[in-house]
Amino acid sequence: MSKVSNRLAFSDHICDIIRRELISGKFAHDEPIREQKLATRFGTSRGPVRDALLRLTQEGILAYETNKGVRVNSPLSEAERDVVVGMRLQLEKFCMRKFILLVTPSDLDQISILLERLSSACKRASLPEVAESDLALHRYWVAQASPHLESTWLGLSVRMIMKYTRLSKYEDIEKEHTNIVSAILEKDLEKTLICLEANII
Amino acid sequence: MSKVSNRLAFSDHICDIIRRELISGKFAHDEPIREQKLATRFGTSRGPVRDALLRLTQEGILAYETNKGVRVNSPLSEAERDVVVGMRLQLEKFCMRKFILLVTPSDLDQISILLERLSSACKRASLPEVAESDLALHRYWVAQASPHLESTWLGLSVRMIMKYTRLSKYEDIEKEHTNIVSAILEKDLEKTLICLEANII
DNA sequence: CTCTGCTAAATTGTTAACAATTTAATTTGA
DNA sequence: TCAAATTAAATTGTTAACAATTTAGCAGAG
Repeated sequence: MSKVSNRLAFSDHICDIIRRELISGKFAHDEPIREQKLATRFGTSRGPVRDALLRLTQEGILAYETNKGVRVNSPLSEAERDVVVGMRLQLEKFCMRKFILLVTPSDLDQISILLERLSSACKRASLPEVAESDLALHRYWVAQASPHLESTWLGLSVRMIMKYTRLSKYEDIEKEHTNIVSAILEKDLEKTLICLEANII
Repeated sequence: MSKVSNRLAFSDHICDIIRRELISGKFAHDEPIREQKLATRFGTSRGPVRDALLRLTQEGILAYETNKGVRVNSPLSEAERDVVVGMRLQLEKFCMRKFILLVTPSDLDQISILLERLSSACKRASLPEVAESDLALHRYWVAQASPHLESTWLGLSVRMIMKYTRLSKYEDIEKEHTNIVSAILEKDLEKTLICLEANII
């Protein structure tokens, strides 16, 4: 019954886990990542691990050097981060406009569930879960509105979140997202966009 | 002596070639890409090919489906393309501001050479070479100003260029880039940004 | 003590073989 | 003849072994 694991599932799985750990600050900047170590940890060979690391490299989280492997990328400068925030906002506002137009009752259920998960993580003050459910919520409307640009959005968001996560206040995060979702439920586009802008900074 | 070939060089090489062919429209949308075929063509095993295809997937050019392999992604909608253009412009203007501040005589030589290559390709009306040298020129100042965001920029640029390349007029392309480079040589930031905006559309 | 050069270990790069899955072709039955 | 079921081919997913390169440790000379 349960889906048999296959390479891309492995690769996806590893990719997601490593990304989550990077976001939550488990690895130091410039720390090298060893393929064999991860392969052993996940009980696979190096192949799927390489796939995952390569993808994270493309997202900009990791940096590759030939024959030296991959290491955690150094953080963005303030100015670079500002640009990334601007780009993400531009993309996500576009998606939100489209999402609100096409939103279904099922979508509303889904985002309510995702918001609940985020709230719960905030109350438990669990950084990895907050970061993950934050991204998952935003990702929902992006994926619905423009699957073609989902990977673009993910790359920007991850790089954004990597620098400041440690400083965020959980109560603020919860409040901001509650506001966004409320505005969506009211189908108030302008209000939603304003709430988005307050959240993506 | 000459650099011994290694996996990432293979992977890079394959990645660049496939990207170029995709940009110049050698493959149809939704056409599947077969690993073994490429491996045979490049005289390698499937490993490096998989690496390359995976990276192009992350860039959004290709789309992966588990156990079915990779195919050329369907094109962006008009609205999606507009958003991508906006994001790229935001990023590239940021890079240009920084680049002009720090530009060295060596940089000026380099971009002159790259511009010459682009002009030559335009005169020969060679679409693959125009697309490649166009990207190479822009890439130069992006890489100089913000290596961290180079891969982000590349993803946006490739997706942008994939849809309209066939329609571009070579004379316009040549002129626009000559204008940009001239403005850089004059170190006139405002003028440069205006020329950039006229080119990235 | 420091520096250089050598040796050994660790790590990445590549390949070929095998397993699992999907796609196609063919057979079989009504 | 057509459709479903079966078989065969093609394709991707995974692994382990080997090659090439880098890194670390160490010995000896100055």
